[in-house]
Amino acid sequence: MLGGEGESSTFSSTKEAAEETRKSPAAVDVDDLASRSRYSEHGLQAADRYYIPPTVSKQSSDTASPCSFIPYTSSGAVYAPSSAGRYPSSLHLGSVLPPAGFSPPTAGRSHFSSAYQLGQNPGCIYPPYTGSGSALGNMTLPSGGPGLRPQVYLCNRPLWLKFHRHQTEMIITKQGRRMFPFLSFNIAGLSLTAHYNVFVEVVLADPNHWRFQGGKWVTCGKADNSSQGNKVYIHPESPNTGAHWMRQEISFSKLKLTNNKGTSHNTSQMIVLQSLHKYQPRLHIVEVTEEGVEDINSDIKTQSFTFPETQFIAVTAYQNTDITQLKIDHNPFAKGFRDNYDSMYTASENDRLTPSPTDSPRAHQIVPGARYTMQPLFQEQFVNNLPQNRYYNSERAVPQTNSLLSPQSEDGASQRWFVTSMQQGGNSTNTNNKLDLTPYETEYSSSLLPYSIKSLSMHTSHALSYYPDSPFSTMSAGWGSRAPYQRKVTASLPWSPRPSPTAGFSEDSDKVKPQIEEELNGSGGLISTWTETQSAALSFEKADSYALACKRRRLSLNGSSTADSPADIKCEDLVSVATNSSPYSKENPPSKAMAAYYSFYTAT
DNA sequence: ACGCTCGCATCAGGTGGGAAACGG
DNA sequence: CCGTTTCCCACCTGATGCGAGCGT
Repeated sequence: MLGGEGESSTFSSTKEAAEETRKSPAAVDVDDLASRSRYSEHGLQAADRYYIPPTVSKQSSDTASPCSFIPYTSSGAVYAPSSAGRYPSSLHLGSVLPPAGFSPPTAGRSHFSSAYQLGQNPGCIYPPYTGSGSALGNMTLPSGGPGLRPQVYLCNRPLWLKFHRHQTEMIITKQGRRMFPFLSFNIAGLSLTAHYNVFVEVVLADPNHWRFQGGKWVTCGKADNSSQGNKVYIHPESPNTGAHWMRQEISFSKLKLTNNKGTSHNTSQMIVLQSLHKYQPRLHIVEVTEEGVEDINSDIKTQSFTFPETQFIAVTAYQNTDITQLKIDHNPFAKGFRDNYDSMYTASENDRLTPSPTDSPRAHQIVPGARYTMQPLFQEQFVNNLPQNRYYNSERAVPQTNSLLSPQSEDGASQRWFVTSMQQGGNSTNTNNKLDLTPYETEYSSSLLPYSIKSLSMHTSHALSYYPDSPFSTMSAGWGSRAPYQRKVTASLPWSPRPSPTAGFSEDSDKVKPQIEEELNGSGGLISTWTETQSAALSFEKADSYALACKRRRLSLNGSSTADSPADIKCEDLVSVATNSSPYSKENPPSKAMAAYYSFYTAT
């Protein structure tokens, strides 16, 4: 269900292909139904956490299903043909058309249209939870190259989930305000030598105007669909090679949100939104020529990815105090607003889910010398358990009054989140699916093992120091000097070709490929380990009481909220565990681990 | 002499809070 | 009147520049 345009927004490679793959909205593939039934109970959950091979996961874009936002690459193209006819169409709008009366905003693409003629892209993806599934097309491989299927990982998904549970809010100001959490992705499956432009588009997530009333977000009339202004933020390093994009985390931390439609400066860094409207960011990867222009001669080449947990409501002032507290506690720039900061963090800052930038070095310290010793699985636990133990100990005891979503343990879902593109027919369903955490989390344990699908987390070397738990860091580490790479880019010329700083990268990458293949059938160990750790993680009754703790801090400044943490797990202990069980030992280099990572998905 | 690393200081810019201003 | 937006504030981060120290 994705609504609109393309939610799935992906350009079909060819008209023929588009036609072949396009399906009537109502035409739900039988297989889709079958797959749906398969995951009917846990599917979402599963989807929430795992990558399901497209070939296996043909699903309807049923919005109700959490799986919907999984990257099924449907055959249908997602972007409707532009007026210019650049993208052959296949926007299967049929299944995703916006509700009557609401026409998606089209403004804001001007600066961008020259390069990407999104054409009819409505710029919105609602209706989100219609559940009527837009038909998913048959799954097809992306055109990234023979056998290449781009996959995108939302690096800081656990954090996004925390916010999402309370309905994320993003401040918009005239001068522009950065997003927090910000979008950060890792991409895999691109052609190493091909050039791509990577950009984020923010589209309306639903046709409603929202208001915070009675401690909840409620709809309040129709959205103003006449919004104008830029809706796209092109990554400043675009265009660049696939090797470059896959080498490091792709951070959109500089992306700013504004409500100033008339802003003329920094338009390339600002996305214009309207207050009290719900938006859904989408990641687009477009193959281009070295000059940064779309390669018309090449096959398809646009991949779009949507992560429902990144939906947010634009506001000019925070409405939900839970969100405010989450921002304060996780955004290093807001440290000054933290109550009891000393007592909270001096003892074990490492416990934080989202370390401050300055914490990064320490993160390395706690894992002495071993850049790869913090195995993914360990990290998973580290991330999932410590914070809860320390801060989320009593949420269940106190009812929340102003959260849209009931407090739940999203941490269980914090595993690496991979999404394949919706290209080629992607179903656009994923865009609007709201993350239904409830089923997922309540059935987490049951859904976990039955499918045996593991999400592997990988320790990151912190391209983004805020989020040290990025999975790809190890991979990149294996590929070379990823962390140190800090090429300065001039944001003024987003389309100018930029040399890839990854000299020698291709070599390494090429080495990785064989390894990946090699590991396809040998990830048993990892899987096994994963299962064990997950089970352990499940044993924690750590429903996220974060909000509660925050509230308590706000109500009582005596710091009591930080004193009731149950048995704190010492970092040293965890390190020890990690060291002993980490698959990322020197004998088992990151690249290999990454290979296993991929192999896992492939094999299953 | 040269290059590199490290620590310190500076400053631009990001943060939410709160009050004032604005607008329906 | 009330909800929303704007502005200013204090606090903090992070990039940058500079100089000292060290090794070659």
